[in-house]
Amino acid sequence: MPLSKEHKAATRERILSQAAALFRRDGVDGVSVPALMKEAGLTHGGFYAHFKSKDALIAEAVLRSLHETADHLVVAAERSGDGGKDRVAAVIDEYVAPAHRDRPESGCAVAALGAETSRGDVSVQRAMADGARDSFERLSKTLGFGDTASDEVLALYAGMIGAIVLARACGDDKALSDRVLDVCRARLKVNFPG
Amino acid sequence: MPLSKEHKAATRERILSQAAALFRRDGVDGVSVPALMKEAGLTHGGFYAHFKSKDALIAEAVLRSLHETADHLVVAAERSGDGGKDRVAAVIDEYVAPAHRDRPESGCAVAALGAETSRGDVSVQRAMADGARDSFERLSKTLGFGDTASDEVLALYAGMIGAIVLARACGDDKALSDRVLDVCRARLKVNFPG
DNA sequence: TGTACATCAGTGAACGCGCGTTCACTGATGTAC
DNA sequence: TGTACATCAGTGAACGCGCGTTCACTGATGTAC
Repeated sequence: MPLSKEHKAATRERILSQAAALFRRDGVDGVSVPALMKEAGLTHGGFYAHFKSKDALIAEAVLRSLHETADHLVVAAERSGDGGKDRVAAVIDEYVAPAHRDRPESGCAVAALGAETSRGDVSVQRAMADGARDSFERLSKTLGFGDTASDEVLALYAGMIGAIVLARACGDDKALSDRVLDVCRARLKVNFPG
Repeated sequence: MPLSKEHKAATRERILSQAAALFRRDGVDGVSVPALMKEAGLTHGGFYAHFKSKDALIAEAVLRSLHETADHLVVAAERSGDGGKDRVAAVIDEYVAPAHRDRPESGCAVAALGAETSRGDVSVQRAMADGARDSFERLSKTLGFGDTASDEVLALYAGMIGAIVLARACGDDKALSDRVLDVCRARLKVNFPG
């Protein structure tokens, strides 16, 4: 008999969680299968015992990343109290933050990879759309905007994404980048009182 | 004597404008120097008579793209009349549009390449920051928010970028993608009355 | 005006390199007897 | 309990390929005489 199922699952999990972080940090084209496997403590050939292709891994990693970000935002919201107003502000503070801008590896996959993946394999595009839809629904519930993806959350999420993408794009001008985050954070709170 | 200066400048211009479009459409890693030169009707070796490196071309192409987008937005604003209110709405309608989402090759470089270039060469990051700063100033003037980059324009630009990035990321779900644009367009007009 | 010449934009073979993927293999493992 | 065996996760050499860049060259051009 082969090694235990638990062992294989643990290895697969190690590859997947490394991928979710590295893709967001270095881009999908910036992380090779050999580099990724090395980071997971393995050699490249073993990759295909766990994933059908690099694209299949990207799709899974994108879904996982989006779920994790939704988790973080929901936790931040719930920690802030029961009121929709405080919760929206808490989500904005969590997302539109220098810490998020500076650590894409643990941040939102739409902001980090949305442009790239929209040019990529259709399976990856589907993962991105599915993950986004799920995030919208969870946030709508948590923020008191109803049980389905609300207009409020769509607009709020887009606004937050834009703040991070623009702040990263302006990264060479630190003062401007910080200002973008400050201004957007304040404006979003005014525009989305909850 | 060699060919005329005009001839060389025209060739360089051809490469640069092709690059500005192709990079936005296919990503910086999605366009090779050979493919680009072929598109410009040349062979790859001649590239280095015009640009020091691919990164140098990317930096120039990003700057040019940002300038062009600012031009389009300023023109759309001015066409709409003299009032700040109408002008802001015109810019929002021009940017947050299916036509923009579906034609990245002639659209905003921040939305198309902002995430990628923030991981790229420092010269490219500088071009992105410089181009963005310049766009903010021009838009602030055009929209009546003063002679320097205004908080209003920073927040507005971020909001518009987020709408396009999210709509493209959700592209696999056409209905959701369209809805993102519609909702964001409407919300931005309410939040930025001009 | 006609010819010899110097220039250099553009050519295309070649460089070293890393990519995603395949494949014959190895060796640690759990099971069967 | 001890041994023989089947499994398959993981190895690492190899595949064809395209990348960014270099370089010796060619041939159309404008100038000099």
